[in-house]
This record gives sequence, C-alpha cells and structure tokens, in this order.
Amino acid sequence: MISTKGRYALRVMLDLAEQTKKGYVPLKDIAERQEISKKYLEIIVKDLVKGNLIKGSSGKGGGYMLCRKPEEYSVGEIIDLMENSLTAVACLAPDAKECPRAKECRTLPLWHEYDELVHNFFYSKKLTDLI
Amino acid sequence: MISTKGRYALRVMLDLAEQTKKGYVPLKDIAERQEISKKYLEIIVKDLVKGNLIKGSSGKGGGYMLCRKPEEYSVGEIIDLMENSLTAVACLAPDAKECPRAKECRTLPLWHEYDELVHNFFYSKKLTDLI
DNA sequence: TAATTACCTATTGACATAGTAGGCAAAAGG
DNA sequence: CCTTTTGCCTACTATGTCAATAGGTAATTA
Repeated sequence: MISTKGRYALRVMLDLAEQTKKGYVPLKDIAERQEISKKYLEIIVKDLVKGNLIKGSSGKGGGYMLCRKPEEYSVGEIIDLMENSLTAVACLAPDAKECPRAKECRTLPLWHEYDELVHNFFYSKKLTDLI
Repeated sequence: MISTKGRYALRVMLDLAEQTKKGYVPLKDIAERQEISKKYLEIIVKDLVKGNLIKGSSGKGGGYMLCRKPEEYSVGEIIDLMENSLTAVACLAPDAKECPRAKECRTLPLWHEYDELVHNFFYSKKLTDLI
C-alpha cells in the first residue's frame, strides 16, 4: 500500500507544478490548498529536498520550488523516494539478504513480473500527465 | 507490499496443488517442505479455510485439501483474501470513508488506474501458471 | 485408548505509520 | 538593526500491523 507520505508528496509536487511561474511557494500555502497539516508536510518536503526533487529557500519570499520542468518528473521517482522503494515483496527489496530458496521458489518469478509491471507503470507516468 | 501471510498462503496453495492426488495433506508436511513454522502456517490456513479456498479434516489421516481444481484458482483471490484487499491506497479501500476532495483530486484517477492494473494482473494469473 | 491431526485464544516484540511540539537559522523588508 | 516570514532540525507519541510463539482443546482414526 502506498502511504500518506507518498500520496501527499505527489500532491505537493503537483501543487508546485501548477504554481511554477510564481517562484518560491510557501509551504503554508500548499498546506492550505491541499488541506494537509503543515507540520506533517514539513517531513515530506524535507525528503523531497534531500532527494533533489525540489529546493527550498528560507526567509520572507521563500518557500519551495521544483528543480526541473514539471514534464521531466516521473511519478515513479517521487513514490520511490518517499516509500524507500516500491518493491512488491521483501525478497526483492534492495536491502534483502539472498533467499536460500530462490532457485526453487515457485513464486519468485511472479513477484519479479509484478515488480516490473508496477515499476513501468509509475515511471512511464509523468507529473504533467496528472494535470 | 505483499506480506508474508500473502506469500506463504500462495506457497501453501501451490504445495497443495502439487499434492492434489494424495488426499488430505497434513500441515506438518507442508511446513517442512516449505520451511515455514507450522505454528505460523496455522494462522494462514485458518484464513484459507474461512475463505473457502481449502478444507481441513481433523484426526489421523487428516490435513488440508483444495476445494476446487488447481486451475480454477486465481492468484488474485488468494492474495486478496490474505491481505484484506490489495488496494493501492487507503482512499480506495473497501471500508474507506468517502474523501471530500475526491471530485477535485488530481491523483485519484492514477490510483484507480493502478488498482485496476494490479487487479487484472493477479486475477489473470492462475495457480497452475506457477507450476 | 493412544496417536495424530486440526482448531482456538491469547500474548509478544519489533517496527512502521501518521502525526504533534517546540525551537533554531536564514533571509528579506522596513 | 529589528521584526517578520519563511525553512529547517530534533525529539516525542499514540496507534496499529507484522510476524511470530505458546499452550491448550476438539475431532478422528487405527
């Protein structure tokens, strides 16, 4: 399941994409438009900044801004960043230790196929496809 | 993410599908073959029985057995049962209260599309496709 | 009646989720 | 310089889920 962090992050990115001409957008405004607690959004934008998807500027006239053009973002990279990978099963997670049953496992190919399907779906969707 | 419950359940079903001529299969044997704690499997098979996917028989010579022919099971119904729906986001869960932002939400159509993709993928896969 | 099996309830530790609280740091406007 | 506005940082917490474990009762057969 995709958590609120992933979903909210996507909404923040969409909000910023729509305000793209206005320079830095204060988080307060985003929080009000999106009806999400500003405090909680702080956590989310922090991750987005750390992941180089957006940049922030302090002080009066500050706020957040996209780093690239909206059409250059895929939904996949946003979700991936927030969820720490959107892998379907623990066996396929980046940090997973190799399963001794992998060779004989009847279900592993299914998870692989599923993983690829999901990955392709989200990475082929651009931010601008949602506006 | 699909939990161990869902993954183990699928492996139990596959195990039963392969032993289909042997009548009732004791959980002890499944646990040994699959290298999963029998105690934990008890929880899983209980759900499978309750969901009418398998049936159990007590006493000597007892165990578990599929209710239908292996080719008549979709992977989707197994996962769905164990995960209490494999919905992508809370907004689309069966028990979710209606979101006041649904009409204007830019992301909802994406989740719908994703949900359908996943649903179709798992429901089109039959148990026998994995053997 | 003994062995074998399923079936039932309760408990646990670890971790993740979804936030909240309070303050410090930076930048701009007057 | 000082105040306001903003981002940024650390810490805390309540709730819930996951992945099991433990210990027993009930049913069935040889």
